[in-house]
Parts: sequence; structure tokens; C-alpha cells
Amino acid sequence: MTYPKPTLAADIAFITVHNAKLHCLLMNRDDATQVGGDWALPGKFVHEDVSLEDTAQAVALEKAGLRDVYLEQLATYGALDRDPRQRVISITYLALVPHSRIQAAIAANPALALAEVTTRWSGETGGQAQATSPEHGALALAFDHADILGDVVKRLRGKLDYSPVGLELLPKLFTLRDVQEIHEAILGQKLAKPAFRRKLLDRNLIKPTGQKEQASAFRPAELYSKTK
Amino acid sequence: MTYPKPTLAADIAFITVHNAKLHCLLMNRDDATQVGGDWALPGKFVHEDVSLEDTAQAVALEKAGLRDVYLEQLATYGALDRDPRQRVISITYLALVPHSRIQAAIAANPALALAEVTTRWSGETGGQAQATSPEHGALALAFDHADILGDVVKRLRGKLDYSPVGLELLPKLFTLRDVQEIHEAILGQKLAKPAFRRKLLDRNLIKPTGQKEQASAFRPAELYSKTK
DNA sequence: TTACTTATATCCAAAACAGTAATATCTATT
DNA sequence: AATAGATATTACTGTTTTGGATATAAGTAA
Repeated sequence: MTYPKPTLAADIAFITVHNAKLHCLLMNRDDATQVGGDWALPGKFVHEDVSLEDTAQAVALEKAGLRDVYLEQLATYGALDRDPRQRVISITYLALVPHSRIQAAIAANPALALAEVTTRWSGETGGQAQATSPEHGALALAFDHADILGDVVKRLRGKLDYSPVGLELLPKLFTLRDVQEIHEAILGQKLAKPAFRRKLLDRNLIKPTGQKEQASAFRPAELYSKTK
Repeated sequence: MTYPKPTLAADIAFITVHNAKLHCLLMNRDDATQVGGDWALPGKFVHEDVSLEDTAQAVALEKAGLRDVYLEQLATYGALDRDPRQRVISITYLALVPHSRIQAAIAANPALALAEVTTRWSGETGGQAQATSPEHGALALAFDHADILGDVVKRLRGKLDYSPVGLELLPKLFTLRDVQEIHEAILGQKLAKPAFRRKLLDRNLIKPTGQKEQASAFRPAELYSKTK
């Protein structure tokens, strides 16, 4: 059977938390025709002989120099006019990466920027997200990537309710405060410390290591690691 | 840019609850080459000039004669060898349809069958699902459709925790028992009646109509409708 | 009218939750 | 060495939520 096939792309939202704020890695588009915004999620086309997962990992490696990132499929976007030049269907992935790893990627590639992600809505319905970076200010997002980023935030918030989310965003050893900071950044609101501690520890997903936080100005917190 | 594009399909899991059991609409494949199983989720190829949502609704209309079904995107499956004949990437949708509507579809198309869906696993990880119909017994599922059905069940169960799921599976008027039966079918376990009532009513997603159930052998229950 | 079945409302104990306060521990300063 | 300051950790308490059981109401059928 032969018929006009649409073009398929895999785009990735590399998410991290920095300074208690949610951030996403964005790429400056140096296309000759700047259609619909200068900044976009890193991505590449899906070829016939490469699996989706491999394509996504290839994006991570080629665009950000990252190996073995935590990936999770988000959704597939296929509106007819999402790219005004040609029909492109985008399979979007969510990548959770510790800030330390993202920093290395940015330093190596000047087209990349780490933008803070904020959302306009407050309820449950979702909506668009906005990206802002210290160097470039508000970033104009290409295609439907503002909608996608909105869905990213929605997914992250939804997962926090039932799932031990956020550990992928942390290094091997971390304090309870680090975890709380991540949850607060994703939810966009402060959480009560004792309640958060209890819920986290009761799930038995992290375990104390006996080691203490280094270079603390005051009493250092205990370091935890994932139970595996 | 030109490169070898993969083929894209939209497949739909039409889900309904019948006799307190979870069911899915499956289609008998009459291909000359019966590769990997006789039964599959209804689907069609995605064309360059049709949106994903429209393609999915077209599947509903062409294969099952259903208009305006409730659709929700599930996930996109793109393993290299999921179809041994050629590379096909499947964007899978979940459709929730009242049993009355499904029945009409089956009567009109002999290639269709409504199969009970059961899962082997019990925990959280997920896994494959099995399809059984009274006429054909255990159905051999094509491609990775057993995995997809497993993800369908997982998604449905996950949504029950936080969302008013199941109302799409019911007619306009329904009893609280109908809703509970749907939840029990999805979760695969019995629920306590008073607790279920409270949680459901406290969410204010359904409202009493003052009307009574018809043709009940004993005391008829009150009929409810969605609040909108 | 009575037995029977199911729907609906009421009640109580157990568990989960949130918020506040108290204590412990470490650093920096004097 | 002692103390103040800041933060981590634990302990306590009242409130809310949950689950299960029970009681009451409402309808059908004999």
C-alpha cells in the first residue's frame, strides 16, 4: 500500500529543577525561515529503521550530549498546521535530568538555553506554558511547543500525587530538603515540612545513608539515596 | 529533506463494561498472510492531510459505525518489529463507549467481536492483557496489541484514583450501582458501597434527577446524571 | 398485610493527615 | 570554651478522612 505519509519527529522536553524553579532545555532555531518562534524543544526526525526510544536517546546525545537519560513518553501531537511549512507529527518525550548534567550540555552548545517554565493557569484544565531565560528574557516558542510544555507541567504535577517523582532530577545523594524543593518547584507552591517528610519516608523509596551534607553553613542534613 | 519515513497508523481500543466485566472491541483480520494473531484493534493508516483526532474518529465511523465517541490518546508504539511485514508506528487511542452503542456496531459487522479483557498481573507494573469472547474463546492478538491492552487497563485503573472516570461508559441516566459496577470491573475487585457512594457524591460530578429506575425487580434506585 | 430484596441514611472506630511545638545538632562568633 | 543563631529532626495533638457495620426506608410479589 502506498499513500502520502506524514513526517514524524521525536521532540524532547529536558526538564530540570534549578534554584527551586522548573526549567526546560530549549534550542535556538537557526532556520533561514524563522516561522512561528525562535525557540523549540530539541528533536529530530524518526527514521524507518530506528525505534522511537532509540530516536529519543539519539536526540539527547546529538543535541545535548547526554547519555542514558530518564525518558518517558508524553504524547503525540498531530494537528495539521502545527508546523506551517509541512505536516509534521511530533512524538514528544519528557526527560528528567539533574541540573548538573544539563549545565554541561549548555556549556558545550551555545544554541542551547535553560529557560524557567511558568504557567498561566492555576486549575486542573491545563494550558500553555511560558519560557523565560535570564539572558534572552521571554522566549518565543515555535510550533505548538508552548502547549506541549503546558502538558509537561500538567503531567509532572499529576505524577506527584501518586508517584515518587523527582528522584530522577537529583544526584545519587540528596537531602530531604532537596526533594521537597523539587516538589515545590513542580507544584508551584510551598509544602509543610513535617508532613512532606513523613509521606516521603513512609513510602520507603529512599533510605538514609548515614552520611551528612557537606559544606553547609549550619547544621547539615542527612544524605539519602534511592532504595533499589 | 527526504528520508525513509515509517508508516503511521491510528489504532483504537473501544472499551466498554458489560455484565460487570471489562470488554474491548476487536476485529478479525482477513489478511491473506495471517501474521502474529487473528484479532487486532481496529485502526487505519494516518494520511498526510488528516489530523490524528480526525483519523481516530474516522476509524470509529468506518470500522464500528460510531459517531462522536469519547476519545483519549493513550500512547504511541514504535518498536521496529511490532509488525513483521513492515515498520508501522501506531498511535493508540482509548475510546469509552456505552455497551448499548457497541452492541449495534457488532450486529452490523460480523468481523467484530466484543471480548472480555483480563490481566495476568496484580501489582503496579502492568503487563499483557488477554481477550476472550464467548463465541471464539481465547483470541490470539496480533502485533503488540496484548501489550497495548495491558496499558489500557493500567491507564483506566490509574485514572480511577483521581478522576471521575466511567461516566462515558454509561447512558445519560444511571444509578449509583451502575457506576460502582464499572469501577469494580475496571479495578477487578469489589468495593464497599457506602464509601463509594460518599466519594462519588462528594465530588459533585453527578446529580440526582428525582427519577427512579424502571423495571426493577425490587426497590428501584434513583437515577443520576452528569452535572454539566 | 407480610415476607423479601434492595436502596439509602446513620453511626462509630480506626486510620491518615496537618499543624505546632519542642528538641537536637551543627556552625560561627566571642 | 561557651554561646548565639540557624537549621534538621522528632514528638505531640487535634482534625479530617476512611472503612465497615448497622439501621431505616422503599419498593415488589405473594
